[in-house]
Amino acid sequence: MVEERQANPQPSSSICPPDKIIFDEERGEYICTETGEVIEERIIDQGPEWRAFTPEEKEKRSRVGGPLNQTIHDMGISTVIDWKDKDAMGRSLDPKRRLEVLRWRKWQIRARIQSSIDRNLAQAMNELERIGNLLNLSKAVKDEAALIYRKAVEKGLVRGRSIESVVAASIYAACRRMKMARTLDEIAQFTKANRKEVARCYRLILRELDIDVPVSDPKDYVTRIGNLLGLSGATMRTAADIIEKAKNMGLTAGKDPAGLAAAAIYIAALLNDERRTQKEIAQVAGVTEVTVRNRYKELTQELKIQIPSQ
DNA sequence: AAGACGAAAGTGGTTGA
DNA sequence: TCAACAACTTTCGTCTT
Repeated sequence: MVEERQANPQPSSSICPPDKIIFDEERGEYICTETGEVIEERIIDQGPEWRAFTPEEKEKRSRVGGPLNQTIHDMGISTVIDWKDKDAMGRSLDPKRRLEVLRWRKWQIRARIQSSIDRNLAQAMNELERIGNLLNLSKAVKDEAALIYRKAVEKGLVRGRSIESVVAASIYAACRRMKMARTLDEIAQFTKANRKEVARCYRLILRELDIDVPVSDPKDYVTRIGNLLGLSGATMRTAADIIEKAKNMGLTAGKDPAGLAAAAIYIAALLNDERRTQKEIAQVAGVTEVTVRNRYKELTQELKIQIPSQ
């Protein structure tokens, strides 16, 4: 949970001790766990309010010069070094001079490739920041996603795919690696690309970059769902226990982790007298009531959990 | 009236020929 | 590439609180 609270540097409060301040990621507020005081609300997304999908569009919408392009020495209007080994007067170059020209050419080509990668990255980072903020992701996750994306660009995986979908896939991979439970749907929701495309990119990234991703664990969803429903730590622990037991009995294979977590939460909430409706839980877990019910039935049956009747 | 339950039909993704 | 398949969703009727 700690990493979820690092989205922004913590503001200070005259009343609350710093260690009691937590970031409520759903509301975008800092709140004090002692007094309930809202310390800072409406955390501002500092990205541009416009979106650009192509370099041309970006050029048009941007109201200031691109900061990144300024750093490229020639600003895109570079001298082209001819391939001929002649000087301006048409004389052949002496061997020493030829080597020098050769070296220039090499650097020029490198610089060109470099700048195209940079342009791509600049745009991608824009997207990443936007989607990351919409998903309330912490800086650590966004950084991880950026790293993955950069590798993908360097491997040429973005060619022929939309930057957006590769960014989305990178974010998903980063979330999985950092154990931040986010479904593919949640991420794809904020992109023009559909879920299928993002999934394809994701698989490609995993394969090409050999990133190892731990199998997604229902327990990761427990904390998230629990927080969204405002459940106590004890309840979440109970839910985690239930999932642990279920895993040992082999009940979790092939099941949607979100659904499993939802059912575990439902049971745990009942056991700990913090009853939530199936509907509520299903909603925040991103599954249907029916799935919650099915998992619920399986779990209570197989684990022989007695639900105290009201 | 709202929530829980379950049956039946439909959907999208995976797997194996 | 196609069909079979398992998991999940949608929909809807019934029962319970």
